[in-house]
Amino acid sequence: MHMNKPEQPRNPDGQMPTMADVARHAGVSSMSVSRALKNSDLVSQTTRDRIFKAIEELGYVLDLSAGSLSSKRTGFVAAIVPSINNSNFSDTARGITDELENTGLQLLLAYNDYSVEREERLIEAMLRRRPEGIILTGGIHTDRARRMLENAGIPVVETWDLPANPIDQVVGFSNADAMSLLVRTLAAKGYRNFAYIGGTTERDTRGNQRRTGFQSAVAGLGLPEGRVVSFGVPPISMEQGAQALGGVLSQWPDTEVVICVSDLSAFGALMECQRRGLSVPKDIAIAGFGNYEIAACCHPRITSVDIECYEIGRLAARKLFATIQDPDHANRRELVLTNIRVVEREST
Amino acid sequence: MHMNKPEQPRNPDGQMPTMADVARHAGVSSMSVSRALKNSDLVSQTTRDRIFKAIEELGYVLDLSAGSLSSKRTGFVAAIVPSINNSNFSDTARGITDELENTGLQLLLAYNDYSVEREERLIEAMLRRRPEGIILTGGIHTDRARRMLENAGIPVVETWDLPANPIDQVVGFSNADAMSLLVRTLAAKGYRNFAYIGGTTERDTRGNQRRTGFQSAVAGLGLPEGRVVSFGVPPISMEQGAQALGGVLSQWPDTEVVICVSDLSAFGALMECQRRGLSVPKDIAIAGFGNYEIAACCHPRITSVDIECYEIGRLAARKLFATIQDPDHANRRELVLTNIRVVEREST
DNA sequence: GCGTTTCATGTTATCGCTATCATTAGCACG
DNA sequence: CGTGCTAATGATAGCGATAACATGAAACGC
Repeated sequence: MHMNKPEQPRNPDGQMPTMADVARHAGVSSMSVSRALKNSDLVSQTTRDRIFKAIEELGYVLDLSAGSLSSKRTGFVAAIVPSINNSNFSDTARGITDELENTGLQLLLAYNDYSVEREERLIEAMLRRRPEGIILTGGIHTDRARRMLENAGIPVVETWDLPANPIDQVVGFSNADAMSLLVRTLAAKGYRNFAYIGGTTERDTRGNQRRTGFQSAVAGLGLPEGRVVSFGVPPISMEQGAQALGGVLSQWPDTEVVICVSDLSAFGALMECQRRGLSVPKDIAIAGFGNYEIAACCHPRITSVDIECYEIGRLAARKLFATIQDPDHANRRELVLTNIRVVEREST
Repeated sequence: MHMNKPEQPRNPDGQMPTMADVARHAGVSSMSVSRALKNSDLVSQTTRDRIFKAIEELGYVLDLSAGSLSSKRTGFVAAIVPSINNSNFSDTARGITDELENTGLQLLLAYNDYSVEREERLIEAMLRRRPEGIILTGGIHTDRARRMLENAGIPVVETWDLPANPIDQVVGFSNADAMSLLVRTLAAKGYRNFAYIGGTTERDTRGNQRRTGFQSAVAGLGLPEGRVVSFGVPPISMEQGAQALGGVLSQWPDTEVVICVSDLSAFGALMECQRRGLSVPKDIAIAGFGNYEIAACCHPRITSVDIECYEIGRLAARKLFATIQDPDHANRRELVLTNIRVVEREST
């Protein structure tokens, strides 16, 4: 059985109470209420107390959207990530949120399913909310999206990549270099026959850059040509990694090490090895990318590349906030390169 | 080297262009611009074309926050989940977003780190944006949060739980019943010595309900008293699951089956078994909760309880949207019970 | 042909807040 | 005791859009 909804606070007109109602109730002007709510020190303690008592009694909640109209500050920051279900990206989103805490800025988060067309639509939808800054994943956007961003007059941070032609600010790393570093590290351990498992489509630009980095590193080291298995659209799941491992083994049985576009597919491949009775890394070695929790926790633990996803979020938000506060900030355009680090574990 | 930022579109005053600028440029009134942008069929094709040409030329982007002031509709829906990095909850968030697509409503998402105090602060921050509805996780809130929600005059959906005293609408399931179902399913297979691994604190209310469900089910079946290992604050990680397994084995070596508060800790426990050379399920059986991707993909695959997280999000958003459109909707208060289902796999 | 619709558009008045400037009171000081 | 200062508060005028109503023109019916 449900209770009846209690009476909501109403002003004499039957509307939700406004700041004017609070002001009247407290016997002050609405400017004083506004100041008190903003913690301005231009309100005396007695007045402030009276105001908060009135707020409490009326159940008043400040309306920011009304305020932002006149103050020209919405208090929003927008961010778009490829997927919210991938813990690498949700780590970045968490970094952004955490860094924004206590700045008075609120995050407007969206995901584009790895599609630049969806990104374009999201950018337009977000710009309509007049964010004070925007954080994007990757450096590839539609022409119209680019134009909208350039016109918006707000700082933009592109992350997770080093765009050839940045819109504004960048906090990221080279996916190709990171993958190349992984290949070189493994080659130094003596592996020679490399295979790569990654997504098919052109949608996942970071995945493609990793593949490119893989191939050029293998070629650069004079190793046998890298074998590449592509499949499915991102996000590449564990299950797809398992299937792709089968493809690798049937096409190139002499493969010594398999590198996967992410730890999730690497884990799927590892499990498939266990099902087939293959010993990792004795029969075949496996490495992933992204240093997900699972890579550090499974058995054997998986060699991966750590890319400080959370830190990317924090740095991007910090840079954005600094620019919002001081648009002419001297180091504004300085590119922030985040760390990449190969984490060697038992799987290789 | 960076390119210079191109000139941003400006109106004669040097400000970003407004609807009035567009109207002037197109030689119409701003009402016609407003109508054209809302796809109202009250604008002729020729006028519409002229307006969109002007919008294009000026690089104008509609300002929703200005519009919502007069229309009294912000186009926002708020949602709070415990964590954005837990794929169960991000599935729910994804379900909400997907369902909201094409409704013209945008999601304002936040996470409270399993803390009702943080939830209270977030609720206040979100209500200041005047969302048209709000979706919460769980049925336990601070008194002040409850009061604010009741006063807000918007539909509220509590999810992932069956609150004893719902604020408004509910889309959820009984965590205790779900866990109880799992215990009974396993007991039917012959297991008798049950242990439970879960979080310590009072923060994760759903985790606590699962533990309660575990204990009462074990007691109800007349089995040996359930052994409960508690540790750490949520989110309970894979690593913590591994450590807790050690605790179970050392305290109660005759344990036949270990049930974990989530698949993540179950996976950690499973890996710990492998490290110790224990065969699962022969030496010890393991079950989880939440049916994460990993449970279906690891080896052996883990028995779990599927709780349709994505569907919870979709249903909650659908219910919210229906109520927003028709606040007097007949079935408004009807409770939506989502499905729970035990997925038996090789680990038990 | 004239009243009556219907459609397309314009005019006006807010929406709830804050920027800005004005005002008042209190106080120190020579 | 008047001058100049500061602290606290108020009055006014928008911010940029939309709701509601008003208007004018074309279309329609008999």
